[in-house]
Amino acid sequence: MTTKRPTIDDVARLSGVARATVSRVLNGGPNVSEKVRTAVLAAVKTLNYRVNPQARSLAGGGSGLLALILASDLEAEPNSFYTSALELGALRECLAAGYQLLTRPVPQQSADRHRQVLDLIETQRCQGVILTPPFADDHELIERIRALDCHVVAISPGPDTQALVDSVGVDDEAGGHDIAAHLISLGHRRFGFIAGIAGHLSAERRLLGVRRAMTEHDLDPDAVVVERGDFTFRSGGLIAATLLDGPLPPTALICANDDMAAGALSVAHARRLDVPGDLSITGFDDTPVSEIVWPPLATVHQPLKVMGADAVRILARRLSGGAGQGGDWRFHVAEHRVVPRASADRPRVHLATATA
Amino acid sequence: MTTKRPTIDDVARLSGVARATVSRVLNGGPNVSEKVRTAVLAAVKTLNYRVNPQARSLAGGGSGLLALILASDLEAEPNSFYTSALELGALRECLAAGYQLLTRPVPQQSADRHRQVLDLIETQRCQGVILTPPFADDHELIERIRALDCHVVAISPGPDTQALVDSVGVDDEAGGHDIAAHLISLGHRRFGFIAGIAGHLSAERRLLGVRRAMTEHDLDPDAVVVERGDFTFRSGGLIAATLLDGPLPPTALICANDDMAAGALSVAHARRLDVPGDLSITGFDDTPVSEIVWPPLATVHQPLKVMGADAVRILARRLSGGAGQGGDWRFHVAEHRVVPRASADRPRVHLATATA
DNA sequence: GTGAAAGCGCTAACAG
DNA sequence: CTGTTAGCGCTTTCAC
Repeated sequence: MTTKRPTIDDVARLSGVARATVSRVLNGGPNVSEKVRTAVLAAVKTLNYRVNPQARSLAGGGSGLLALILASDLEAEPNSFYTSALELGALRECLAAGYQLLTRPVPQQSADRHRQVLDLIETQRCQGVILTPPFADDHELIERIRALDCHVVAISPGPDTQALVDSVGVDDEAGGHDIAAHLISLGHRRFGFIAGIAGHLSAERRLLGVRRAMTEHDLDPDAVVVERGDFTFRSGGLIAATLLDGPLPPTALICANDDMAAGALSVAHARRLDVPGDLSITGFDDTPVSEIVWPPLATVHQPLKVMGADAVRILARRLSGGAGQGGDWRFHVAEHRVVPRASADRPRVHLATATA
Repeated sequence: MTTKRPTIDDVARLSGVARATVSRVLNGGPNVSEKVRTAVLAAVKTLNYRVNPQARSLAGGGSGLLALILASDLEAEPNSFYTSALELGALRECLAAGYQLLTRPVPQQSADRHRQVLDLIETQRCQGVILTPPFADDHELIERIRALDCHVVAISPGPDTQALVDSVGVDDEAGGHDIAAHLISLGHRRFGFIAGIAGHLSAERRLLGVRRAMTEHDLDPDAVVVERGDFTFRSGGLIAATLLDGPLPPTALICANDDMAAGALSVAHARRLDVPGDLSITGFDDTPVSEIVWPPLATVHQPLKVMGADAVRILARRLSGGAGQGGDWRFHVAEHRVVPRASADRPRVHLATATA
């Protein structure tokens, strides 16, 4: 049943036109009479013809390939829900838009990380790349990718990068603000903040939002103790332990992502603390992790699948729009929202110290 | 800097041989003198030449593309750790073996699921496909893929399929046996088993193993109450509630995967049961979920990343070995092992009923 | 508006 | 062992 697949010439023959005309119809080219167009389309249908992407690419029509670059580490492998959701969204949109996605985990701190990305793009002739944090903020990488005549879209880049490239993300500062405001409204006054790795600029902004919320509520901005983790479950637990052992421990732990919040939660359990009675804990992202743990995590929802799909959509528009390299980069804001769940509630023990 | 990339002709010119000879060197063909080989390789290096995969594919050299088919559902989306780990392993091995992986989520119960897979393979000219459950046991799909002259490897297929196609998986029956034996040794005598969806044959075998362990320990095989979930967190909770509400509730819940075990654990927490004191719970797979929840889940480790990598390795061997379609399919057994964690321990309340 | 012709970069016979 | 010659299926000038 390995019947030879029909080629563009078969379609041309059946519809009685030249090969070039079929090509025009297929690619929405100009100068095609409506009559011919329908005839060709009919032939395509009866033959069940589909273009050979390799041949098209060779002839100069573009490879139809997009790349998704994920930060991979020995410790924090890209098998997280965060990454998966982004990928799934991108995959679905690719299917709809007729592109293929090449997913590539790249060790975040390897010396040749740029080469790995550039090699993929060159060798496979990718037409667009989606950069996830922290690659999203690597300006040199972005420039080098562009030198390859390849479009770039960044997921959750920092403010500087937003002016440099198409990007998608939530308003992280607002997200941080909102979750902190939620905790403040519950009566919390002393906070611990578990930050992510330094290069992840958008996550850094979550802390700025937390501070703003505190200021707005006349709290001393120093009433939040900040320690840096690396986004992993393990680091969340480690940092939580440190913060809890400090003088005047916080009544609420705000974590820069769900995984670290889950780690903090485990430590709380190990210490037989009541969550949220003794300690409230919040995450960020609203990945399935936040529903799997007990009690479920209050967190900030980030529409990751939508963001992944948007990234592809942006790339597809650039590629068809013919707008080419021409500046005018936009930051596409995705909607975030606080998801209140049982891990955050009114502090029990320390109510007396509340200033409210 | 969009310098034209060097072609095979450039290499041929620089090394003073014919284009065909360069091709031979590049593809490890026979009949090449050592002298010429090194000369060509040198030219390749100085020119920083890399073959154009699209051109190679057009000319008949194979696309270098493999596909990974994942079951996607509205309820159970393929963003689980299970799927991610498999993909990550496959991705890494692809990088090493020089293949590209096309990941494709396919709605498991869509009417045209076969078409979706076959279309991808035909259109992209994939040379190999990795089928995950429940596609791994879809014999018709396997045959139709083969008709396209494409190799297949199944992840964790049932016994029948193992004779039909290359495959990778753990000994699920033994896994089920071992985790049950672990619980029995802890003193448990009454079990609940939360199974997965019916089509997932390899997961079904876990129950057979549980029954065997019970028989071996002179327990009535009916002392295990079985209910079917769908591998999701949510279903695990639902089924757990049902089992717990039955007459003579079990002291241990054996779940066919980690997600359902996490769901069961949440229900236990909601009911203020002490785990493992009042109820022991075990999972299967040893995904990160089992470490994220509290208490951590005792489970059966499955080396998913290794399995994903093995799948690619098998495909690569078939493709280079030239062995072609020629039968001789093998089931590659991956090592499983029981991972004892805090969610499973001696039953407290029901010790009196233990026969030990 | 449409057709004819010229490759894209590579592999695969087939000669030598 | 190595070179020559055909294409693979498509897009793209460039004529008409």
